[in-house]
Amino acid sequence: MNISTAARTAGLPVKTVRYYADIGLVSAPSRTAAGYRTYDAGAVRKLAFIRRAREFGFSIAECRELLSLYEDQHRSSADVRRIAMKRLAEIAKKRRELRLLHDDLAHLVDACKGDDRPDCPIIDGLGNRHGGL
Amino acid sequence: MNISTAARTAGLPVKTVRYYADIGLVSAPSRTAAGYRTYDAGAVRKLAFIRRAREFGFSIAECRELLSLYEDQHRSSADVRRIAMKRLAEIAKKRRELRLLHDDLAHLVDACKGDDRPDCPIIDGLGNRHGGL
DNA sequence: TGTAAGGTTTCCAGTAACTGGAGAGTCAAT
DNA sequence: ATTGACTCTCCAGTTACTGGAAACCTTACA
Repeated sequence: MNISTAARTAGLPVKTVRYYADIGLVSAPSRTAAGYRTYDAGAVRKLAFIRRAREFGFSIAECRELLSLYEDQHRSSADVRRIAMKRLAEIAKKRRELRLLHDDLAHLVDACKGDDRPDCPIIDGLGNRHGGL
Repeated sequence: MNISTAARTAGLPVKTVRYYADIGLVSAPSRTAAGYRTYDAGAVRKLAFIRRAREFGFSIAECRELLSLYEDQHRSSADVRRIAMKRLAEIAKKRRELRLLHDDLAHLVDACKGDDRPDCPIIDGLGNRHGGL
């Protein structure tokens, strides 16, 4: 499997697939005689794992940590659970924030009629709401 | 008002406040005789506006755009609305994704009992679920 | 008045996680 | 044979900061 097929299958840009091997997040793939990288299902599976973990909010460093657990059968699943739990709390927090932002922006857009008034409430809202200032 | 007070009031790190002036996102603040930056309520308000816009998912470039609208009374509020609407759709999308990730990770954490089994379902879940592969 | 703590300055370097582009080689099909 | 798509390496740039060093300023306290 060539890099573009592997990348597409894993749901990642080609550049990113190369990058992950460059930084040693995944092991360097084997090459054809011409020097093309080749990927098997296992490699793609690992890339997809990383993509998903990244989408879950895991940093590359944490992906590395998870992959080491993934590869070292001696590590306990409690380790993984602890890491995931921490992430979970962060995701929940981000969700709450995002909901607030969404509701607020929606409200402001709603109030801003889209006409040519120069005193758009979106701008005032961004500046004033939520007690920053 | 010194930079740390301004930064605290606006809800930004000091470094970031300096940075925003460095890149010309806000105008350079006036200085004391000793060279200390001084901020007034207007400057802080603008910084808070930027912080909030950033939290709303606006990039620095978009903040610049919004600030220009903010400062140029001749621009129509429809412009601002158009920009904000686009952002709103993106936030909604992000929220949906985040909810999926949250539910999924929660489910996996729940299934992973935290004992020492080496076959933690979190890892299989990250690798397998959601049809990436 | 001395001094110690803490705030501020500039500058330069580094971070995360890619992303873009040049220039050259390779493969598949017409 | 040549076109077009794909791949290679390498290096540079991106975004939005963040960290650290070395020096200067301010304030409080003894």
